[in-house]
Amino acid sequence: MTGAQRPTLEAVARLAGVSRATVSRVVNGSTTVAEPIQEAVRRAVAELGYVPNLAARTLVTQRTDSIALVMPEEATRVFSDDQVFPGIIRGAAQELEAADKQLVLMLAGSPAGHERVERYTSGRHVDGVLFASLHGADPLPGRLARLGIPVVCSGRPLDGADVPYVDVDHIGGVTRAVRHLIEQGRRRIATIAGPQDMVAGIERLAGYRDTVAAAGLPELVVTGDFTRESGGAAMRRLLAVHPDVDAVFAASDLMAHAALRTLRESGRRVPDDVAVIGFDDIETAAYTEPPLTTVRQPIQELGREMTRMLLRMAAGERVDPLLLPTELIIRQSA
Amino acid sequence: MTGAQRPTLEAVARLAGVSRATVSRVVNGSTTVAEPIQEAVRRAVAELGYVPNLAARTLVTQRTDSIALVMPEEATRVFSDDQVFPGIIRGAAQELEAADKQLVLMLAGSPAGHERVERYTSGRHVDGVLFASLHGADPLPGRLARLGIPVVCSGRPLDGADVPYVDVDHIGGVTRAVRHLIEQGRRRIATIAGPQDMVAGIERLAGYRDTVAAAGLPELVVTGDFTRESGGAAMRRLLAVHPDVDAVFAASDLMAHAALRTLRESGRRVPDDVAVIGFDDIETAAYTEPPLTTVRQPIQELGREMTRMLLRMAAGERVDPLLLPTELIIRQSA
DNA sequence: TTGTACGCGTTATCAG
DNA sequence: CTGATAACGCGTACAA
Repeated sequence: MTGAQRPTLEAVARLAGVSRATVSRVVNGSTTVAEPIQEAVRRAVAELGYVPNLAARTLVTQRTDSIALVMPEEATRVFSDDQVFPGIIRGAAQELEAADKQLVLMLAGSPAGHERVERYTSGRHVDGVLFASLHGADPLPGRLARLGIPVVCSGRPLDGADVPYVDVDHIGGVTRAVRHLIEQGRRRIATIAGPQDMVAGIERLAGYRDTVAAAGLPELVVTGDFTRESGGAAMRRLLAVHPDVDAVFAASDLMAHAALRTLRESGRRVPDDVAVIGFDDIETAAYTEPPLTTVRQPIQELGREMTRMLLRMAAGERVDPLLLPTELIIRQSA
Repeated sequence: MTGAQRPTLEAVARLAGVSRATVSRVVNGSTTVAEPIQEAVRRAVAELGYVPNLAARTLVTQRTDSIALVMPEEATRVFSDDQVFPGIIRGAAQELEAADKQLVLMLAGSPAGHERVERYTSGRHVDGVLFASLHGADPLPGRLARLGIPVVCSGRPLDGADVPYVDVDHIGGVTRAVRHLIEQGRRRIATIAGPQDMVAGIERLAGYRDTVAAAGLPELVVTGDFTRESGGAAMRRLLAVHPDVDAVFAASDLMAHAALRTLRESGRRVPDDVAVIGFDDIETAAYTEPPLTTVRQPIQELGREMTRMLLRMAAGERVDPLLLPTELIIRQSA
């Protein structure tokens, strides 16, 4: 059973005693076909088990009715428990559901994978491409855009390509967070920064720097990569160098979570001795010990807005970058 | 800039002063083209920014060089922290990497999504389809198989369709787990079963039933859906009805984890008062309090084997269902 | 080694 | 309202 020669439009037409064109019309729901003929065609379709060949259709319509969401990450990182990717995916899925388009997810963690994704998307296998979380100056979004393929990134592309993007207001969120610490009288405010090859990491650090500098406070910076492990290690380094720190802004909740634990292990009380603020507002933030004060970013909304932007582009509209608001959620850690 | 008329093989041929056929040969790496001509063609390709149209290529080659991994779940569940889906994805990705094929992930949580996935896959948009975690008697795998599309499921399809599958040895694993409990002298052995619309749920319960029955022990069954929340609730119901339970086999580590917590809250010591065994061996199983004894399933291996099986099918080979071994990992909870 | 010509399965245009 | 017929962009026998 190697495929049993799939039935084509031609076969259906013969069986129904009509032309290919008519079958095509029925299949695509045109109303200009006489009822009895529609009926005959439908029977033939059912009897033969006809299914339209998408490649052939795409070739003439120039559409695939599917869009790609590319995650330039390894599977393990995509599926970590910060729910950032899942949030974007859900947002995109919702919006595409309404547009009746298929979402195809692609991982591009390895160099080979990255290259394969490029072939796939630039070969017009999808009507548009969404990029979640770019690393470094990835040239792919820019290249696809130059090919005339609609592209939207989450966050401003670091290679300076003129590609539309949606992002959350990192700077605004961090600024509010650090000010909150300052208003509490904290004076030795450190940050556990995120990876500096990602916009989110860069901007959150910039927001911290500007705000402490404006207040005439010193910069205390250690760096992690958004994961729990890196957060714990960073916090230990911080304590070793600056044992007198009285507040920490961590660029992700995962890192903040680890920091909480490290601080406790070092005998410090949160928030009494050291205040901690995270970023993301992941689900577990409300259940940490103590509950985590954090900057909430509307991650699902991000996925939805990226998708809407992409659909508008695919429809030929011009679009502008969009910044989504963030919000300081005050719990007990600061 | 609405697409700027993408260059075709024809355009490249004109610019290079050769025929379309020759360009096609160069693009596809045929060695039978004179070096200087290859060079000229390559220059023309670069200058025009030519990228092959995949739809056209597919139409003639009847291949897409991509395969789908369908997850009939909502995004939230796929991205939960049991790492089952990520494991399958990683396994599949590894194996496809070697075959230089593109992996496309599709979620089919909603009915509409399910239908869209059907259109997409049955329209020959991919060379084959992998199904992870089927619910109930999903007819899709069987239908695709009947269309001659290579399909592999994780776990025997519940609708009885004759579709090749790979699964782990649930029964063997559970049997060893329950026997381990019996050998410790446990006599009131309960189970927190998984959802009964999934093979994994069904078989793990069957394994429990057979083993306790063979030992002449009573069946104590409560049911969850593999999630932590459901596990905690199930454990509470269990304690209410059978306060004298002295061992629990939970059909997932997530549920076992919640059971551990619930037992502690009820004042019972694990394993002294109640022994607990889980299933999966997720990463956190080693870090629970106390560390969780559990049945390890080679989940990444599952993804790899499914993929290898699919590739063999696509190559025209016949394949047989495959069962991967499970292993009892003894830690401290039992 | 290179070119010619046909076909892959659809949709769209245009007569009728 | 229906049916020819021409694209769509590419790979590949076959011929030269």
